[in-house]
Amino acid sequence: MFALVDGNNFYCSCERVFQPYLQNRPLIVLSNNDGCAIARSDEAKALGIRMGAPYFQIKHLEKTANLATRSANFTLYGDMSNRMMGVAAQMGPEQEIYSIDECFIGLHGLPTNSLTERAWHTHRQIAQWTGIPNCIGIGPTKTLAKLANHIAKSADRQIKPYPAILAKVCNFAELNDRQTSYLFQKIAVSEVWGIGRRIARQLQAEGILSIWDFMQLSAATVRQRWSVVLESTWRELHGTPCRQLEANPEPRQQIAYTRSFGHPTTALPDLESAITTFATRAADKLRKQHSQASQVLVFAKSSPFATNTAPHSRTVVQGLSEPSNNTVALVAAALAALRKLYQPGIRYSKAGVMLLDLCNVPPWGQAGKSQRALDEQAGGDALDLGLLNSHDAALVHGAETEQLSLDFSPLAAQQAHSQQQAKAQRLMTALDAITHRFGHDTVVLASQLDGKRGWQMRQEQRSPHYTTCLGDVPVVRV
DNA sequence: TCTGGGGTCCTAGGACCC
DNA sequence: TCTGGGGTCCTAGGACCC
Repeated sequence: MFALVDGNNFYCSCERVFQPYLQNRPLIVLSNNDGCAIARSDEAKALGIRMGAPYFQIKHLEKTANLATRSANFTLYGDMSNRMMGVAAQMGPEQEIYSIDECFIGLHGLPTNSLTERAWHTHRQIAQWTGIPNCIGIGPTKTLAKLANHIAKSADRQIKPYPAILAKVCNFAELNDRQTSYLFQKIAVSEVWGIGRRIARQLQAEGILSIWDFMQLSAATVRQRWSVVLESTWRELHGTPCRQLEANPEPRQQIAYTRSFGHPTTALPDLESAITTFATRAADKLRKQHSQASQVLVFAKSSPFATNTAPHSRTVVQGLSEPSNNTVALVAAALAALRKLYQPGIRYSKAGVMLLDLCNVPPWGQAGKSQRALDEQAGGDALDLGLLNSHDAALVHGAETEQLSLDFSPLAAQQAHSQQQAKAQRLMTALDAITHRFGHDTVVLASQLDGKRGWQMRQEQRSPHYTTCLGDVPVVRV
């Protein structure tokens, strides 16, 4: 059995914890750059504000409908998320943090008849200890737990066919056949986790509208007409677990940092500043998961919404001579890529850095995982045997050393190289310590200061960092 | 004027190999 | 005359999630 714990309208709820006057009032949280609505309170949903609605199209509601608006404050949301996840973790033996506002809990080993009560306890404790309203769904598969959560949330909002009794906590396993078939027939297939807009539209075209309709298909049909992915969704709806709990997620396979600019720019120094910032942040994420990258991808593009010019976008992938997680090396590669793709006269409105081809560094910090490093190590052993040049080394290693002989460097150069690496490692350790203590951009590479800062994002209505910055901690007057 | 950001997985097709 | 069969790796594109 699985539970899905989900914070309601999470970003809005985080804002309301510290600004209670925002309760019972339409509230939206905007994306980076104050571009569009990425979270909506129930009242804002009732006003018809869509997910992703551009801010400039709904701004008038601030005057006509008492709409409150906040810029995204991800520092606050991340910290509130940690607190909520900490409480939710106590519900069962295993937890998978699925996104900033929801987690799966593995419930195996717990008495089945205790699960609903555990859920209610967790639900109340999250509300009391963090102030975040939340709903919990329980089911025999992750897909059914998600569906149960959807039912709990919809019932909580008093949406039509959902029985009020299932509000806040819904345990699918406690429903009888009549109840489940009623719900399957009433709920649109598009509400199922894993069925997005495209597939929903294709199903609709076949007259498959409800979950019930979808479940009447055969597994073979689903696989044949759609995919193995959709087939496992179908099986999960029928109660067969296909998706495991992933309590210890693998390190990411790619790391991205991309941003739209506050104002478009045509100047290379502005872009250099932005790309330096983005690569610095990406390198930071990379070291946090103890990985190294072998390739750096940089893109820059004009606005896709400009009406008078054709959209422009270019991408360049820059390889590194060896895998690295060193900010200086990654920024250098990113800037080299930027200079390759830059064209004067383009009004750039968005750019990004992605780190690709990642490999893990052993936790003890030896940068010795790459094949090249291993080769060099082998070369070092050869040197110890008294072989003094690359020709001799090639003889020892045979046919496989064609490349090695090109790269091979004498012992002194190798030592210099590893000394340099150790130095760079210490520099990064110091940089990370400073960032951890004083925040991003305390120490930066000089190229980050190039140009004007017009690319920096707009955040005009950001709330304070209530929980992570001493100066922003709320003051209570008695 | 003004439209987010960061991921994953699967599949098809081409290159290449034996 | 005739044009196998099986495998890997890589990439681009499409779908999904929050």
